[in-house]
Amino acid sequence: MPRANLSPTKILDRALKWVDVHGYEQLSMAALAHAFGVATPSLYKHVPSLSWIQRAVAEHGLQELGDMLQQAATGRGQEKALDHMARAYREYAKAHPGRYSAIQRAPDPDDTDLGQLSERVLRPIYQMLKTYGRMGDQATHDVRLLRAALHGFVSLEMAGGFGMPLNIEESFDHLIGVLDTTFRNNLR
Amino acid sequence: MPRANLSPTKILDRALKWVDVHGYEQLSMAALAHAFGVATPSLYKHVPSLSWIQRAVAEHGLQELGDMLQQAATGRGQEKALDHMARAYREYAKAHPGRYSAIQRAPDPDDTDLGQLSERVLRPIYQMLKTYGRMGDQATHDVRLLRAALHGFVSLEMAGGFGMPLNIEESFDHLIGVLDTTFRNNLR
DNA sequence: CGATTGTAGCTAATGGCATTAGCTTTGTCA
DNA sequence: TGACAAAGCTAATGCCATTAGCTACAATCG
Repeated sequence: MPRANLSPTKILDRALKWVDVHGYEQLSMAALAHAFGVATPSLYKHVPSLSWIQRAVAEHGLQELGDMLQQAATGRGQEKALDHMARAYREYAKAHPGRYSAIQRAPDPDDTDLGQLSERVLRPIYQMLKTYGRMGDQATHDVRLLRAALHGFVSLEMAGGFGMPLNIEESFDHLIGVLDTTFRNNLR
Repeated sequence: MPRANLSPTKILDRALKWVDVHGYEQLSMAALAHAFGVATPSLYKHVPSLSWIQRAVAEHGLQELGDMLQQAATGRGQEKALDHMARAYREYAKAHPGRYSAIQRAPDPDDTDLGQLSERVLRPIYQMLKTYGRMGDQATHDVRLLRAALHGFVSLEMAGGFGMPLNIEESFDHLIGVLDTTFRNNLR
């Protein structure tokens, strides 16, 4: 039979697509091997473990998300940066739900690489806040609020936690509006 | 050997304690059986499946969380209701991380019972918002913002997503302050 | 008080998963 | 063409959930 010609890259690529289609929790060595038409243990010739793949998916997702936010922050004029970044964040989670889920499961405190990638996600947010004149400790609290609001919204939405999908767009506009008003008028 | 005298209630109680100590993802029939000093299949004489236990844990958690919020909303004067509710929410998640995690995994749209329990969590929030004079569609958007911010904050905090734990209390105060200011001054 | 019977808990078995060991085949390069 | 490394395979281990079927205890009834 012909060889599958696997490689770490091909396996990761397939895993990235898989999680977005079938869900992060459905990712398994067995499922991936089946997708390649290959026996499960064959994957171990290219990749050390399932958790390695999971971490790689998380790393890739973090990288992509950071790039999206960076782009959204720099592209156009600063006045709409918050709006753009918030929407980019939500768009990414909707377009890549599996990768987004993967990001949420890797709180290994020893893993400094992932920590540094998280920094890359934070940097554009700090940049954006500076255009509102928010910096220092206040900016740190702002970043945490922003991350909490965005992550919470997206994760509740993905879990169907809002009940009927009615007006979810408006609710997100409202979220952005509240934060923008707060920052713009320098409240709190 | 003496009988363990199991029952659905005892199993659920043990599961509730277990998830808060060892983490929700560590919950398994094997672990529970071992905790009772009993063979794994014995549990099936009292309980139909692991997923039944997981759902029961989620239901219990939802009930408790709803009660906490209701209490926080009604107890004292209304002016501090948001503050009390937000802190009660976070306290619950910190005191019962396993139960809180369980709540986040049950997006079975067919499960109307859990949906109704979610309503019980929402009701005190709507009540509280009414004291700010926020109602109708705006209140719905507010509730979603509030849930997103609280859930996001708590879940990032639990995952260690904020990096150093420094000033997390202040950040939470900031979150509450921003929302309170927005509602109080009827911004947006 | 002893026989009956339901049931709690047991062991054995099945099937799915990740992972390891060790064999076989294939592609490449001298 | 022959040797060798890498790719893929099968077999095996050990974990899990779940099912089937056996055994022994405990409460009830004659």
